[in-house]
Amino acid sequence: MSERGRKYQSDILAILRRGSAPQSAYDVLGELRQSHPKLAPPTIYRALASLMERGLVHRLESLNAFVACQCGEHQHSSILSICEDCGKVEESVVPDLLSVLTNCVSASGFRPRRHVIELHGVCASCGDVRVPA
Amino acid sequence: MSERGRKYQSDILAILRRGSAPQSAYDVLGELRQSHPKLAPPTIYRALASLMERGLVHRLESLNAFVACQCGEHQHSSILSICEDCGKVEESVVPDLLSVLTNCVSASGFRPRRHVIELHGVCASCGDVRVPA
DNA sequence: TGCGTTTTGTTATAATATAACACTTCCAGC
DNA sequence: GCTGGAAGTGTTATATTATAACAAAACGCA
Repeated sequence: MSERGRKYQSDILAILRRGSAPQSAYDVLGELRQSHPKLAPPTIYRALASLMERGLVHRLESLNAFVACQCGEHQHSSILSICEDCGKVEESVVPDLLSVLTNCVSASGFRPRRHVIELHGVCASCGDVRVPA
Repeated sequence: MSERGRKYQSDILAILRRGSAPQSAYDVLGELRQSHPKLAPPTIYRALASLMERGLVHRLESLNAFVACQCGEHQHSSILSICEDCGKVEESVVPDLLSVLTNCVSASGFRPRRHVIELHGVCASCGDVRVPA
């Protein structure tokens, strides 16, 4: 595993942890530029790539955004649930999830190596305050 | 459901069906420009949005690309399996998948409305020709 | 026909991501 | 200490993906 981007990894992780909702690479860049005005996009993307390799950050493919991993254990199978109201993301660890999905597609002989599972919906606190239909 | 973009929907669907791998909106635009040189991006995105609403096209969030739906039945729960070798996408329909995932996250009270499930791996035909590790 | 609504066309630009290469840093081996 | 290669960083430029904004045309219907 390479170590590219390590210089700003802790700063970026702190920024992602501070925000309750996912942030885009350019959101992070904007924040970091307050202290390091000359930072350019590749620096951010390199650091995010390393953080993702290490399992400390997840990329939300359906939002083009990033969140800090919320569990102590990294390198796990997880579901990312995105609230369409408040934007917050919850991470659910499901140890055998990948094997369940593998079974679903095993008929075709496909062998998964990485998975993307993102749910869009309404989180508990936003659902509570909603007027019933 | 709006009807925006209907003018080019059948052409776009034909282009997506012709290609075995997912195509970006700009790939589609490039092909359509051969016959309609003045087409602009919003036209493509409008048509793709309508096709997706109708379940005829799926968006691959992790590739920023689009494929034609491969099943007769639309508006279903499916898994999109993307081969990292040949680029082809297989669609697996799993009727109760959404309820399984809902159970996985139900502890938190999250209520899903839409899901994104994409597997990256190696398809059967590419796996066959691989040298074992 | 005239009017509102919807769709389409067009221009411009926003937002996301990476290629390419110069420069620096680090460290192993001499 | 020097030196040379590998790894990391900085910088510029540009590629790729997507949408805002508004003008023009088509459509439906009183």
